[in-house]
Amino acid sequence: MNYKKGLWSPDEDRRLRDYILEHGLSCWSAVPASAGLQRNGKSCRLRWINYLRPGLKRGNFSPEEEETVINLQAKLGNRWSQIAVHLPGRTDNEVKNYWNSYLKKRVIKAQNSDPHGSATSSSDCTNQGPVKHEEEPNSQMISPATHVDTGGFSPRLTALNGLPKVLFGDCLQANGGDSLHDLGEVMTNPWHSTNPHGEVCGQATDGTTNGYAGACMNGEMQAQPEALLQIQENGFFDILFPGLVYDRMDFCDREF
DNA sequence: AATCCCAGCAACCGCTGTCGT
DNA sequence: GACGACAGCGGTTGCTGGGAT
Repeated sequence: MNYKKGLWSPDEDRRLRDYILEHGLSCWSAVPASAGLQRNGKSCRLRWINYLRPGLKRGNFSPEEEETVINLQAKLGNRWSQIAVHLPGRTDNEVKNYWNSYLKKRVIKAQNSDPHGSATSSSDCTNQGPVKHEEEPNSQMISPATHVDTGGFSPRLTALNGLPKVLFGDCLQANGGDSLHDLGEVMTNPWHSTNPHGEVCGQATDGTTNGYAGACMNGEMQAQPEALLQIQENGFFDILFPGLVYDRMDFCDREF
Protein backbone atom coordinates (compact mmCIF):
# COMPACT_ATOMS: atom_id res chain seq x y z
CA MET A 1 0.00 0.00 0.00
CA ASN A 2 1.41 3.34 -1.04
CA TYR A 3 0.42 5.83 1.54
CA LYS A 4 0.22 9.47 0.77
CA LYS A 5 2.67 11.69 2.60
CA GLY A 6 3.07 15.36 3.16
CA LEU A 7 0.65 18.07 4.03
CA TRP A 8 -2.97 17.28 4.56
CA SER A 9 -5.51 18.78 2.23
CA PRO A 10 -8.71 20.36 3.55
CA ASP A 11 -10.62 17.47 2.03
CA GLU A 12 -8.51 14.92 3.89
CA ASP A 13 -9.02 16.83 7.09
CA ARG A 14 -12.73 16.86 6.51
CA ARG A 15 -12.82 13.15 5.81
CA LEU A 16 -10.88 12.30 8.92
CA ARG A 17 -12.84 14.67 11.10
CA ASP A 18 -16.17 13.50 9.79
CA TYR A 19 -15.22 9.90 10.26
CA ILE A 20 -14.13 10.32 13.85
CA LEU A 21 -17.12 12.47 14.66
CA GLU A 22 -19.35 9.74 13.37
CA HIS A 23 -17.56 6.65 14.62
CA GLY A 24 -15.40 7.82 17.46
CA LEU A 25 -11.91 6.56 17.99
CA SER A 26 -11.08 2.93 17.91
CA CYS A 27 -8.27 1.36 15.94
CA TRP A 28 -6.18 3.89 14.06
CA SER A 29 -4.94 1.37 11.57
CA ALA A 30 -8.52 0.85 10.45
CA VAL A 31 -9.33 4.53 10.16
CA PRO A 32 -7.75 5.35 6.78
CA ALA A 33 -9.56 2.64 4.87
CA SER A 34 -12.84 3.35 6.59
CA ALA A 35 -12.52 7.08 6.11
CA GLY A 36 -11.40 6.78 2.52
CA LEU A 37 -7.95 8.18 3.11
CA GLN A 38 -4.71 7.20 1.44
CA ARG A 39 -2.83 7.71 4.67
CA ASN A 40 -1.55 5.30 7.22
CA GLY A 41 -3.12 5.09 10.62
CA LYS A 42 -0.19 6.68 12.29
CA SER A 43 -0.45 9.74 10.12
CA CYS A 44 -4.18 9.98 10.80
CA ARG A 45 -3.60 9.73 14.51
CA LEU A 46 -0.98 12.47 14.43
CA ARG A 47 -3.16 14.72 12.34
CA TRP A 48 -6.05 14.28 14.71
CA ILE A 49 -4.00 14.81 17.85
CA ASN A 50 -2.00 17.75 16.64
CA TYR A 51 -4.52 19.56 14.53
CA LEU A 52 -8.06 18.28 14.33
CA ARG A 53 -9.01 17.25 17.82
CA PRO A 54 -11.24 19.56 19.77
CA GLY A 55 -9.95 22.00 22.29
CA LEU A 56 -6.65 22.76 20.69
CA LYS A 57 -5.45 26.23 21.35
CA ARG A 58 -3.65 27.64 18.38
CA GLY A 59 -1.29 30.51 18.30
CA ASN A 60 0.19 32.50 21.09
CA PHE A 61 1.87 31.05 24.10
CA SER A 62 1.09 33.30 27.01
CA PRO A 63 3.92 34.39 29.31
CA GLU A 64 2.51 32.00 31.89
CA GLU A 65 2.62 29.15 29.41
CA GLU A 66 6.18 30.04 28.50
CA GLU A 67 7.09 30.06 32.15
CA THR A 68 5.46 26.70 32.61
CA VAL A 69 7.33 25.19 29.68
CA ILE A 70 10.64 26.56 30.87
CA ASN A 71 10.15 25.38 34.41
CA LEU A 72 8.92 21.97 33.45
CA GLN A 73 11.59 21.48 30.83
CA ALA A 74 14.19 22.22 33.48
CA LYS A 75 12.51 19.78 35.80
CA LEU A 76 11.44 17.00 33.44
CA GLY A 77 13.79 17.33 30.52
CA ASN A 78 12.41 16.78 27.05
CA ARG A 79 9.34 14.93 28.17
CA TRP A 80 7.15 16.94 25.92
CA SER A 81 4.01 14.95 26.40
CA GLN A 82 4.23 15.39 30.16
CA ILE A 83 4.93 19.06 29.78
CA ALA A 84 2.01 19.43 27.39
CA VAL A 85 -0.29 17.90 29.97
CA HIS A 86 0.24 21.04 32.01
CA LEU A 87 -0.71 23.26 29.11
CA PRO A 88 -4.36 22.88 28.22
CA GLY A 89 -4.97 22.96 24.54
CA ARG A 90 -1.32 22.54 23.61
CA THR A 91 0.09 19.46 21.99
CA ASP A 92 3.43 17.92 22.76
CA ASN A 93 4.47 18.65 19.21
CA GLU A 94 3.56 22.28 19.58
CA VAL A 95 5.38 22.60 22.89
CA LYS A 96 8.42 20.86 21.45
CA ASN A 97 8.49 23.09 18.40
CA TYR A 98 8.03 26.20 20.48
CA TRP A 99 10.85 25.18 22.76
CA ASN A 100 13.23 24.33 19.97
CA SER A 101 12.51 27.39 17.91
CA TYR A 102 12.14 30.02 20.56
CA LEU A 103 12.29 29.21 24.26
CA LYS A 104 15.54 27.29 24.18
CA LYS A 105 17.33 30.23 22.65
CA ARG A 106 15.76 32.56 25.13
CA VAL A 107 16.85 30.42 28.06
CA ILE A 108 20.37 30.08 26.71
CA LYS A 109 20.54 33.81 26.31
CA ALA A 110 19.28 34.32 29.82
CA GLN A 111 21.83 31.89 31.16
CA ASN A 112 24.63 33.60 29.36
CA SER A 113 23.66 36.90 30.86
CA ASP A 114 23.07 35.32 34.23
CA PRO A 115 25.55 32.44 34.58
CA HIS A 116 24.40 31.69 38.13
CA GLY A 117 20.96 30.92 36.98
CA SER A 118 17.65 32.55 37.49
CA ALA A 119 14.25 31.48 38.60
CA THR A 120 13.24 30.39 35.16
CA SER A 121 16.42 28.79 34.04
CA SER A 122 17.62 26.81 36.96
CA SER A 123 19.24 24.02 35.04
CA ASP A 124 21.12 23.38 31.90
CA CYS A 125 18.59 23.87 29.19
CA THR A 126 20.68 21.96 26.76
CA ASN A 127 20.42 18.76 28.69
CA GLN A 128 18.82 16.13 26.55
CA GLY A 129 17.96 13.67 29.24
CA PRO A 130 15.51 14.43 31.95
CA VAL A 131 16.92 15.81 35.12
CA LYS A 132 16.81 13.27 37.87
CA HIS A 133 13.61 13.94 39.65
CA GLU A 134 11.08 12.38 41.87
CA GLU A 135 8.09 11.31 39.91
CA GLU A 136 5.36 13.80 40.47
CA PRO A 137 2.47 12.55 42.53
CA ASN A 138 0.21 13.05 39.61
CA SER A 139 0.90 16.66 39.27
CA GLN A 140 -1.16 18.62 41.61
CA MET A 141 -0.51 21.23 39.23
CA ILE A 142 0.99 24.25 38.05
CA SER A 143 1.90 26.94 40.42
CA PRO A 144 -0.91 29.02 41.83
CA ALA A 145 0.52 31.77 39.77
CA THR A 146 -1.04 30.18 36.75
CA HIS A 147 -3.01 33.25 36.05
CA VAL A 148 -4.35 33.33 32.59
CA ASP A 149 -4.41 36.72 31.15
CA THR A 150 -4.86 36.42 27.47
CA GLY A 151 -4.01 40.02 27.06
CA GLY A 152 -0.31 39.47 27.23
CA PHE A 153 1.67 37.32 24.86
CA SER A 154 5.12 37.01 23.59
CA PRO A 155 5.97 39.89 21.35
CA ARG A 156 6.77 37.57 18.52
CA LEU A 157 3.38 35.95 18.51
CA THR A 158 1.41 38.97 19.49
CA ALA A 159 2.58 40.49 16.30
CA LEU A 160 0.95 37.71 14.39
CA ASN A 161 -2.60 37.62 15.55
CA GLY A 162 -2.75 38.82 19.08
CA LEU A 163 -5.24 36.36 20.48
CA PRO A 164 -5.19 32.72 21.34
CA LYS A 165 -7.58 30.50 19.54
CA VAL A 166 -9.27 27.31 20.30
CA LEU A 167 -9.62 25.54 17.06
CA PHE A 168 -12.53 23.35 16.29
CA GLY A 169 -14.59 24.64 19.10
CA ASP A 170 -17.34 22.32 18.12
CA CYS A 171 -16.74 20.73 21.44
CA LEU A 172 -18.35 23.70 22.98
CA GLN A 173 -21.83 23.24 24.09
CA ALA A 174 -23.63 26.46 23.54
CA ASN A 175 -27.08 25.49 24.64
CA GLY A 176 -28.34 22.01 25.19
CA GLY A 177 -30.23 20.64 22.25
CA ASP A 178 -28.92 22.75 19.49
CA SER A 179 -26.63 21.61 16.80
CA LEU A 180 -23.54 22.59 18.69
CA HIS A 181 -24.71 20.62 21.62
CA ASP A 182 -25.22 17.58 19.46
CA LEU A 183 -21.82 17.96 17.99
CA GLY A 184 -20.37 18.37 21.43
CA GLU A 185 -21.97 15.17 22.51
CA VAL A 186 -20.39 13.34 19.66
CA MET A 187 -17.06 14.87 20.35
CA THR A 188 -16.87 14.08 24.00
CA ASN A 189 -17.26 10.39 23.65
CA PRO A 190 -14.03 9.61 21.88
CA TRP A 191 -12.10 11.11 24.71
CA HIS A 192 -13.33 8.60 27.14
CA SER A 193 -11.47 5.94 25.31
CA THR A 194 -8.46 7.70 24.02
CA ASN A 195 -6.69 9.41 26.82
CA PRO A 196 -4.61 6.99 28.76
CA HIS A 197 -2.59 9.89 30.04
CA GLY A 198 -5.60 11.93 30.93
CA GLU A 199 -6.19 15.11 29.16
CA VAL A 200 -5.82 18.24 31.08
CA CYS A 201 -8.89 20.01 32.16
CA GLY A 202 -8.87 23.48 33.51
CA GLN A 203 -10.83 23.70 36.67
CA ALA A 204 -11.65 26.74 38.65
CA THR A 205 -11.30 26.75 42.36
CA ASP A 206 -15.03 26.60 42.74
CA GLY A 207 -15.01 23.32 40.93
CA THR A 208 -16.60 24.47 37.76
CA THR A 209 -14.95 23.83 34.50
CA ASN A 210 -13.39 26.84 33.04
CA GLY A 211 -10.74 28.20 30.90
CA TYR A 212 -10.00 27.61 27.30
CA ALA A 213 -13.62 26.66 26.89
CA GLY A 214 -13.40 23.84 24.44
CA ALA A 215 -10.09 22.85 25.90
CA CYS A 216 -11.95 21.22 28.72
CA MET A 217 -12.57 17.64 27.87
CA ASN A 218 -14.54 16.32 30.73
CA GLY A 219 -17.72 16.08 28.80
CA GLU A 220 -19.19 19.22 30.16
CA MET A 221 -18.09 21.66 27.59
CA GLN A 222 -19.11 25.11 28.54
CA ALA A 223 -18.84 28.02 26.25
CA GLN A 224 -17.21 30.98 27.83
CA PRO A 225 -19.64 33.85 27.84
CA GLU A 226 -16.91 36.14 26.70
CA ALA A 227 -15.92 33.88 23.89
CA LEU A 228 -16.43 35.11 20.42
CA LEU A 229 -17.34 32.38 18.04
CA GLN A 230 -15.76 32.59 14.67
CA ILE A 231 -16.78 30.25 11.95
CA GLN A 232 -14.09 29.91 9.43
CA GLU A 233 -14.38 29.12 5.78
CA ASN A 234 -13.07 25.64 6.31
CA GLY A 235 -15.81 24.84 8.73
CA PHE A 236 -13.79 25.18 11.89
CA PHE A 237 -14.90 27.26 14.76
CA ASP A 238 -12.53 29.57 16.51
CA ILE A 239 -13.25 30.79 19.93
CA LEU A 240 -11.55 33.96 20.95
CA PHE A 241 -11.15 35.17 24.48
CA PRO A 242 -10.69 38.88 24.61
CA GLY A 243 -9.23 39.87 27.94
CA LEU A 244 -10.15 36.70 29.73
CA VAL A 245 -8.69 36.63 33.20
CA TYR A 246 -8.95 33.98 35.81
CA ASP A 247 -8.12 34.56 39.41
CA ARG A 248 -6.63 31.17 39.83
CA MET A 249 -6.62 28.02 37.85
CA ASP A 250 -5.94 24.60 39.12
CA PHE A 251 -5.27 22.06 36.48
CA CYS A 252 -5.64 18.44 37.17
CA ASP A 253 -4.88 15.32 35.30
CA ARG A 254 -8.01 13.44 34.62
CA GLU A 255 -8.59 9.90 33.66
CA PHE A 256 -11.31 9.63 31.11
C1' DA B 1 12.88 42.43 -8.71
C1' DA B 2 15.46 38.45 -7.78
C1' DT B 3 17.82 35.64 -4.81
C1' DC B 4 19.29 33.92 -0.50
C1' DC B 5 18.79 32.79 4.19
C1' DC B 6 16.48 31.54 8.20
C1' DA B 7 12.75 30.69 11.49
C1' DG B 8 8.58 28.29 12.28
C1' DC B 9 5.87 24.49 11.95
C1' DA B 10 3.67 20.25 10.12
C1' DA B 11 4.67 15.78 9.38
C1' DC B 12 7.64 11.67 9.18
C1' DC B 13 10.57 8.17 11.25
C1' DG B 14 12.19 5.05 14.44
C1' DC B 15 12.07 3.49 18.90
C1' DT B 16 9.71 2.08 23.17
C1' DG B 17 5.84 0.68 25.97
C1' DT B 18 1.56 -1.78 26.54
C1' DC B 19 -1.72 -5.18 25.79
C1' DG B 20 -3.74 -9.35 24.09
C1' DT B 21 -2.93 -14.02 22.52
C1' DG C 1 7.89 -15.92 28.31
C1' DA C 2 7.50 -14.97 23.21
C1' DC C 3 5.36 -12.68 19.79
C1' DG C 4 2.67 -9.42 17.13
C1' DA C 5 -0.26 -5.39 16.82
C1' DC C 6 -1.01 -1.03 18.14
C1' DA C 7 -0.36 3.42 20.52
C1' DG C 8 2.59 6.93 22.14
C1' DC C 9 6.74 9.60 22.34
C1' DG C 10 10.75 12.34 21.01
C1' DG C 11 14.09 13.49 17.44
C1' DT C 12 14.52 14.92 12.95
C1' DT C 13 13.36 16.43 8.37
C1' DG C 14 11.64 19.24 4.89
C1' DC C 15 8.44 22.66 3.22
C1' DT C 16 6.89 27.40 3.40
C1' DG C 17 6.76 32.23 4.11
C1' DG C 18 8.95 36.33 5.39
C1' DG C 19 12.84 39.21 5.95
C1' DA C 20 17.47 40.54 4.46
C1' DT C 21 20.65 41.48 0.90
